[in-house]
Amino acid sequence: MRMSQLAFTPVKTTPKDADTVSHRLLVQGAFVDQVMAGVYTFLPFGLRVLAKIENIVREEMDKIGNEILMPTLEPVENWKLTGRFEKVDVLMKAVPANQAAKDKHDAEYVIGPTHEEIVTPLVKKFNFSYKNLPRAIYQIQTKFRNEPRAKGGIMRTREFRMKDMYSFHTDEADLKRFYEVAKDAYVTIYRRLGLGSDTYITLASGGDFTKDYSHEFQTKCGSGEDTIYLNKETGIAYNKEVAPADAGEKDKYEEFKASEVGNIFTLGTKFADDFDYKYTDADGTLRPVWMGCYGIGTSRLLGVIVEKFNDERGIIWPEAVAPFKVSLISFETTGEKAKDIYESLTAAGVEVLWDDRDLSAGVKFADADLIGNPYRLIVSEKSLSSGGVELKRRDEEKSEIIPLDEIVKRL
RNA sequence: CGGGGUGUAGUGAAUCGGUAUCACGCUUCGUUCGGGACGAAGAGACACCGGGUUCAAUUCCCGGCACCCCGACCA
Repeated sequence: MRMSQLAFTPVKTTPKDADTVSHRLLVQGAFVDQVMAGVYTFLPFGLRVLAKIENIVREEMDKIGNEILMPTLEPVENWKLTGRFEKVDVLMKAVPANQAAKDKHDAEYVIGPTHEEIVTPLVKKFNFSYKNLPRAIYQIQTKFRNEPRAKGGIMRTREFRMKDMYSFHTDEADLKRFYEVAKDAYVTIYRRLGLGSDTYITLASGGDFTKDYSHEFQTKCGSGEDTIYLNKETGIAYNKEVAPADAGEKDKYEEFKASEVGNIFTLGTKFADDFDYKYTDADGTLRPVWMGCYGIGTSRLLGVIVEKFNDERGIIWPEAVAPFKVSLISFETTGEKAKDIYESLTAAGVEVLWDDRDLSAGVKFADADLIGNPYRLIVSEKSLSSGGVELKRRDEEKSEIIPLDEIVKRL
């Protein structure tokens, strides 16, 4: 991609209201734009990163389930059936202008915050027997929850991207088995995103559907909303909401702030019961299906990754999710040479952001650092007279000159 | 939803009872060209909305709305 052709490029001024590093860098770097409290537009750079995050999630989920896409608009009746229409206070309810609501609490649609109310009737319609079970279904989609207080830039929003998977099982034992499979898949995802060493599987409240704990994936992060207690002896992490209150034991725990990047629950037979969804067992009897659900906030992950990987000059993207692999910088006299490099790298499948703008070197360096692609390639009179192009990693200070014919090989 | 704060050009700020200043950004011309270059000339603001006080309100007062922060909340 050529920067001279881009609609959105980094800005120099820092946003007034950015209190987290990720918010500031994502706005300055032209990754996102705030529309209103808790609602953002993803600009080209941000969209590329989001797509990469979601593709990693997708690749791992495809190993254990099937991707579908459910609607954003959900029927009110289903939510009334599960009792969540009145109960979930962050629910967004849509009242079309051409269909006046009967009273102010009524609505024509629920704007989906989660999809048990869709996926359960879906699976019931396909009438799985014990032979079809277990099954897992997931989607990656925009979700809506009217958080009373959006904050932290992209970290807590009212409209956000999320992967939600739902699993269906013949009995509790099989649900527990699959739950561990999903947990392993999550571990792989966070490792691939570069968050592996700082992400903890954390015991948390199971919510309304189970007495069991749920498991959160919490990434250690100073601007995180959750407080985690890590038992230094057992290695087990607890969310503050379920943490042992024993003050005498306090020195056994390391306390830190973290941001929730995933949450997996067992749902029991709650939704199967509500929708009267039973499968036929081998002996012909009808039994309720056991369900689990598994969420990952993909847009929040974008913010968490920036919180973790940055320096005073900008973002340092892990290569797996960087908007581009290489920032290519050229100057007035080296444009033609850079064009050749850009084309050969692109032909070799390397993603290149070529800064071919008519701007001073300082601006280009600053923008490249801010955007945070893993490699920076400079083509200048100086580099050419030294024998080639200057290659530098974003996370290292030293650079090296490499010959033109080695560029593709090195990247 | 409680408490607090802030609304002035695209962005960030200054001003102040007499219709608004600066920086960045943007446009044009020229000079520059390896760490946010320089000169010159321009364009761009109903001072969030509504009401009140006043000869006069961007400024003071009241109400609303929006955004931000602290707390509560987070299936």
